[in-house]
Amino acid sequence: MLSPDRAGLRTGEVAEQAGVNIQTLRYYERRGLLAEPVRTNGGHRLYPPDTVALLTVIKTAQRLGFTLDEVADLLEAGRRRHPTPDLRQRAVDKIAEIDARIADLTAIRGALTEVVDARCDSLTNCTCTDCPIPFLTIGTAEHPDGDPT
Amino acid sequence: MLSPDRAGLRTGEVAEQAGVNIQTLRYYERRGLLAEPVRTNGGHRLYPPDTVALLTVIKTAQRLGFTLDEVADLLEAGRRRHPTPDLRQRAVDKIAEIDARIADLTAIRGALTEVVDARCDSLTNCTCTDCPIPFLTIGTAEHPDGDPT
DNA sequence: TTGCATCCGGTACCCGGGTACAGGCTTACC
DNA sequence: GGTAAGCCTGTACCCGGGTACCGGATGCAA
Repeated sequence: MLSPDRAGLRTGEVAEQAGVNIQTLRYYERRGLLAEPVRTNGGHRLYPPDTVALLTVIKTAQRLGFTLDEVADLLEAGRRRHPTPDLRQRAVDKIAEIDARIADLTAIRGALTEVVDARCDSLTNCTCTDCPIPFLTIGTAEHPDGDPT
Repeated sequence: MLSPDRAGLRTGEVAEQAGVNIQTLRYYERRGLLAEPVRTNGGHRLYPPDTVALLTVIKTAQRLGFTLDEVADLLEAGRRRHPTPDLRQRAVDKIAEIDARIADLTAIRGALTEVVDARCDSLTNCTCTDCPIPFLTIGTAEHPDGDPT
């Protein structure tokens, strides 16, 4: 039946080589990121060797800021060829998202710097002169100009 | 007993004025962010009026990147005076965290830009010349030169 | 006093990305 | 053929920050 030399990789081998948990493999399978692999007669999974590379791709995409759903979509779109909104466009969108987050973090950083510079010593009863805390309204409320949902 | 004019604010009033859900108030109480308020004879909560301001402070601190546990700590440290690691130090630490996060996002942004510039069209079977995707190893693995943990 | 809005406590559920555990079967090596 | 390591399924749990729902009790005004 299954050739004795190298019929595929077993779960543990894939997990170890890719540096992920075994449970994660099955989780990805449920989520549609990994196709269901062939099985031995006894029901054990046998993965094609490029699964390790695929996992690397998934992890990279995650690092790029894509959610698992988005990665699943991208992989799916890659398999079937007819172009859904493609990778390039998604990357462009993701860059915009990232820019927004960076801007957000930068504003927060600025506010924190104010707190440090003013030598604030309490959130509620700060004794520093010109305490900035009451004025830290960064992103608190609905932006009046357009709702960036 | 409770003076008829204004013995305190009711849950719904606080929630509305602070722009949070009623459930959130009780959640914060469980988490130690809000002290247990006095009650009416019937058991309804009556909050001191400055609770609204306190909630604003909490929300601001959250926006500054503090977790609820950290906020609870900071508020607690503010109440009892003897100085635990103080707000200022925590703000400094938080700035470092944020800087790291920004650096991370910036690296990711760079990688995404490469993907866009190269006109990649697939995560796994990209047809573009000099496809950068196989080389996107940003933060993937243990850096060989020194481990910045 | 009645009626409706509000509030009560308790519990369960949501998101995203996994991880852990129990109890049983398969595979591999000697 | 024995035995240990590895794998199977299913289910439950973790994190953080809430949110939803339930049946019952209260508050308050008319």
